[in-house]
Amino acid sequence: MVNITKDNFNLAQICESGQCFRMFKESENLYSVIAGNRYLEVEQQGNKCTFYCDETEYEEFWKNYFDLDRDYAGYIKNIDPKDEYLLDAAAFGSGIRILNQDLWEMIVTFLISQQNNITRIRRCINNICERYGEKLTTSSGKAFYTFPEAGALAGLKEDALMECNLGYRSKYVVRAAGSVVSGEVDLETLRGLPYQQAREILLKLYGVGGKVADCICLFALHHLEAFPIDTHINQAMTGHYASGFPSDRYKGYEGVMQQYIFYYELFR
DNA sequence: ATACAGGTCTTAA
DNA sequence: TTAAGACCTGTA
Repeated sequence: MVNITKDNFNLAQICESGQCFRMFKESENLYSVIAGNRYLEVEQQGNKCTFYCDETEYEEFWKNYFDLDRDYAGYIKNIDPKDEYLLDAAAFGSGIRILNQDLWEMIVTFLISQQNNITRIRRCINNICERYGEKLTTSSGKAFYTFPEAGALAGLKEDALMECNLGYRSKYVVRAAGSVVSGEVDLETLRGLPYQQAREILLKLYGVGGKVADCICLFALHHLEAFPIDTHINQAMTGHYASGFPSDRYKGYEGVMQQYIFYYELFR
C-alpha cells in the first residue's frame, strides 16, 4: 500500500462529480475504482490517503489517473477575487480533480449521459459492464467487471443495449463501436491530437455533439481547455456570466472551472 | 400528472 | 441557418 498526503483531492467529491461512473463508495471513507483491468481501493481521512496497491502501480498508473501531480491549488488561487460566484463554487468543490480515464469508455459513458441523470447513467454503465465486460477477480477474491472493448459491442443489433436501459441511446453506442472497430475513427490517432482537432473527429461519431465531445476531450484526453456546456452550466452562464465566461483569464484550464461550477450547481 | 435529467438528430420553414 | 419535435425511462 501507498500513503500520501495531498490537498485539493477529495474522493467523495470526485465520486459524486459525474465524470467517473466506475468509482464506488464502499463505506464512509473507503472507495473502490475500476480502470481497465485494474481494481483499486483507496481510503481517505482528511488530506491523508491510503492506496491499496504497490508503489509501482501507484507511480505508473494511479498517480496519473487521479492527476495528483497537478497544482489545483494554483488554479483556485488564480480565480478573479471579484468573482464571488466562482470563488464559492471552487471552494465548494475544491477536492475535485479531472481524471485521466479510458478514451473508449468515456465515449460510451458520455453518449449515455445525454438527456439522462447521474443515477441512471451509473446503472446503465453497470449493466453494460456486467452484460458485456469481462469478469475478473482480485487477489483478495473480490469479483468485478471490466468495461467492454468496442469489439464486444460492435455488431450488436442497434437496439440491443436497450436491455441495459440505454433507451434511444443504444444505437448511438452500437454505431460508435462500429466506427471504432472499423478504424473509421482511430482512437490511437485521437490521443495524439490537440483539442480542436480531436473534438472535430469525435463529432463524426453518430450521437456525439459538441457537449459530449467536450466531455470526452476533458475526461479522457485531458484537454483541460474543453468547457462542456450542459443545462446546468447554461443556467450558471445566464445567471452569473451574462456577458460570457471569462475564459481568457483561465486559458488552458477552463474545464477545471467548469467542473467546479457543475458540481456547485448540482450539489450545493 | 407532467417536467426534467451532464443532448443530438431530423425535418421543415 | 435556425427552430421546433422526437427520443427511452426513472424520479419527483
